[in-house]
Amino acid sequence: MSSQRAYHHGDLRRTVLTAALDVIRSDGPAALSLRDLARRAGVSHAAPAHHFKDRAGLLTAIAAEGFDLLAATLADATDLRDAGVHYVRFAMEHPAHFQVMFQPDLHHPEDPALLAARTRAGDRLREAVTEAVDEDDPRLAGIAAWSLAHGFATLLLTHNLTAPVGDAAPEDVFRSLTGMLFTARSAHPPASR
Amino acid sequence: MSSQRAYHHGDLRRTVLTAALDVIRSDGPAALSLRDLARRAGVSHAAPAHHFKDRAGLLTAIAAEGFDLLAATLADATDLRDAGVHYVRFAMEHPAHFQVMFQPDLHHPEDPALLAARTRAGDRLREAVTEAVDEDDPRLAGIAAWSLAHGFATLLLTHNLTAPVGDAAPEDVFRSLTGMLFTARSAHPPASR
DNA sequence: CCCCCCATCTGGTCACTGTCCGGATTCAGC
DNA sequence: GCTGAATCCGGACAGTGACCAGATGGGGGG
Repeated sequence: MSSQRAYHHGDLRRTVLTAALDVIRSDGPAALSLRDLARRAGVSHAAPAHHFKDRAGLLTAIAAEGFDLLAATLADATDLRDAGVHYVRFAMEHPAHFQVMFQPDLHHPEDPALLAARTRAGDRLREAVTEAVDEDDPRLAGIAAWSLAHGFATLLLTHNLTAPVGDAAPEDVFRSLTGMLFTARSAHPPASR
Repeated sequence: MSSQRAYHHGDLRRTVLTAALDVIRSDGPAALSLRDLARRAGVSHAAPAHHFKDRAGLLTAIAAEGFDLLAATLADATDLRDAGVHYVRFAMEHPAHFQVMFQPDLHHPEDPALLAARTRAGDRLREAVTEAVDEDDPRLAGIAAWSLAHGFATLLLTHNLTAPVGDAAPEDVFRSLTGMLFTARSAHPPASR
């Protein structure tokens, strides 16, 4: 009963997706192989292609799912700073999604599901920014907030901040980061002394 | 006389490197093929392997070269803000290097040349930070500056800022970004009402 | 209740890739 | 001018993505 679930697998699409996320999390997107995923799921080597068409199709589906998860997370944020914390936490909890989301050369760039999901996430981000900033042109503030959160998350995932961050919780580090930037010393450095 | 340069190519290593950078710039690291590079250089399909050992070895060499270029660029910066501008400009002028540098799953992680180059670049960054910041613990400021520049550069290269930035020069946008963050208005409750 | 349609999955094939190997060629130092 | 070593060639093998015709079986229309 266990090994082969008869002819129809039942939920092959999700099985392949989660297996792919496992591989990406541990070895990166380059190590992903459709045939290997098929082997893990116990199906024929061509079965996954029926659900995702391509290797790029699979990665596109992962990216779209990632943008939807991100949109949901950002919707829960109370504050712009909180949105940033949610952004960083999302990257830590879904590193595979995050990696794939921001490597466009792995996607089908015109995929409508991906475009829609990306737009949804972008809208949540813009909402958080316009709520917090009272300027006429919130675009710069949005770019700044997004860049800070995205850069921190990316450097974290690529193991470029292990030394400076140490064993502190990255979310707390990021919180103090926004603290020192946004509410930073008023006009000019008060200097230490 | 032109097509085959006799038996020895002369400078196959650099030829393969620049060809690889071309491919990565236009189609991403995933589209890179050692055999294709050999074809472009007009040599046997196994010739590149003699210089780089692996596919990962080629990408490791690119990453190391990138970190050295980055270190040289940062050394020319006068200011912390200027260092950030140099960082963003580097990403724009060497997108292939930049992409590969921050995808560790493509490298030989223990390669000494890569580790040394990365350390050199990190040192230049730390220098710029300690010069500009007079706090006891410049680590947070360094993380903040690096995150902002890196996030902006990454989002730029992944075409996530084309709409908001428009046709303005990205370096100028980034400059005003740092301006609005570091010298930002004093302590200010983000609450909207 | 039965039958047919169609989504799903199978098994095979082809071109391509990375990697390894032995051997050929040529450069550099003595 | 000779020899050792760096460089390059050509072949081989396993693994991969993509495509195809056909087998299977579940579910909706008759």
